Amino acid sequence: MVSYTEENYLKSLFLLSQGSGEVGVNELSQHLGIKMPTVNSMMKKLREKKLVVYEAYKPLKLTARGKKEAGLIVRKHRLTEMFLVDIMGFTWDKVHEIAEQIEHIASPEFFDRMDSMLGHPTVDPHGSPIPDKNGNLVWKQYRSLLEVTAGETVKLCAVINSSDEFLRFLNARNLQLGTKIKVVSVESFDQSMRVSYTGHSDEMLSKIVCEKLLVE
Amino acid sequence: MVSYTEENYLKSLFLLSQGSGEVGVNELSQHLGIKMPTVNSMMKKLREKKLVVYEAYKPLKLTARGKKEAGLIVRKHRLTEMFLVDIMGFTWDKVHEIAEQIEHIASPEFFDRMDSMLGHPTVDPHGSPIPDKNGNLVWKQYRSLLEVTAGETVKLCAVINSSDEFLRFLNARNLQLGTKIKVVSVESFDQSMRVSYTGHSDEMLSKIVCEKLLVE
DNA sequence: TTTATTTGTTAGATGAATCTAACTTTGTAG
DNA sequence: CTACAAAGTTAGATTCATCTAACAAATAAA
Ligand SMILES: [Mn+2]
Ligand SMILES: [Mn+2]
Ligand SMILES: [Mn+2]
Ligand SMILES: [Mn+2]
Repeated sequence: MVSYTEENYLKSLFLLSQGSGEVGVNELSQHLGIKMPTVNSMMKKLREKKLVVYEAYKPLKLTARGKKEAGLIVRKHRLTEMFLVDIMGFTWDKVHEIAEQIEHIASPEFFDRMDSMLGHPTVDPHGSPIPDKNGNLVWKQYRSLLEVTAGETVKLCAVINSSDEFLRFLNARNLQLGTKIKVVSVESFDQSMRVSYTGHSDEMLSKIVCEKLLVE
Repeated sequence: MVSYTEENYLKSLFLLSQGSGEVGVNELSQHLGIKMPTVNSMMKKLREKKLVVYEAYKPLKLTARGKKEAGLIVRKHRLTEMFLVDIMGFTWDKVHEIAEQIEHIASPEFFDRMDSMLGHPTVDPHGSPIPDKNGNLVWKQYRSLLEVTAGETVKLCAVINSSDEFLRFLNARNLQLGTKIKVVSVESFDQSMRVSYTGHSDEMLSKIVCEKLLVE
């Protein structure tokens, strides 16, 4: 059995492992908002449970079992977010906190039902992929908007940061998944971009913003 | 703040208080499947939090605040059950366990949404009333089927016991909420009843079963 | 009205998840 | 190649929720 708490550790480790290869105790500690010694003990416990490969001073790694468990939690999280938006009418900036709790519900049927009501979605409301029923996850290789050159038109497919603040920033500018964005010009000085898209007047987007927008 | 665990104690106390007036530590302990000394300490803690009135050897009572908290948890439980059946297509014998977990989700909007999607229902899939937004609950005064005399026709409005077993017993006989039941005859020896209703051949129902069926 | 049974309480232990303080290892900047 | 900073570990304490064993009070039976 994996406890509620352990599930959160596994999930964080899983998500941190996606991006930057190596994950350390400190990084995990920051991400969870839990002090390092606590994380340390938990890693020992998860090692006993054969969910994590842990050796003192070495980077942390999930075992195959750990990866599957974690992937399935992420699956529940993202299915939930999709359900909250598509079925229950929430906006994409209000779903994360609720999903953070519902991802721990023990009931395969519950999530299977969500999955089929949603027509087996492959991405969540922020464009992040939903792991399959074995917990496997694959990111499509999107480009960051930063890499797009002036004159190109691309489609917004995902956002990297799903904080309420960032999502509300996008809401305010009527930028949503699927929006076709034309890069009008790029300011070489600070890499900010002037973009145009239907349903809104032209916008200036800072580098910080652009690098968080994934497009194709 | 009321913890997950505390919520379950409050809810049990609330539900036990509905029926038989007096609730003791032993009864609560049985209902929760938790040993008496543990319940004892918890009562002391809930007393400190002003949710329970507790004096050694005296019966347990919720304070007004405790009653409201508990009522709101029951509300979340029953709204969830209704949501699972009406929106997600579960059958009434599969929803309790899931609701037992979801009732602890902290998100008023989540349950408000359920409530409005369901059109502000007043009863759950087992016919139990859903407390209002202040946690107030009122049972309609139904009769038990046991009190119905031969010849009368009544409508099944609620079931007292919502165990999977009992619900599957009713499923097997095609008995559901709303079914119009005609009492054909009553066996005075053991108070079993012969009943008839559309969609099924006549059935013999034991006293044990009849007393759990609420009708009007 | 004694005695036995049920109910309730106290005391003390355990395991999970957390923390702070102190120490150690690793890696980097002079 | 030291020395300092960052990252990681150990030790020990705390809080919550649980248990068992032993004792006490209230109730029901004899
Ligand atoms: Mn999320
Ligand atoms: Mn979570
Ligand atoms: Mn229920
Ligand atoms: Mn519960």
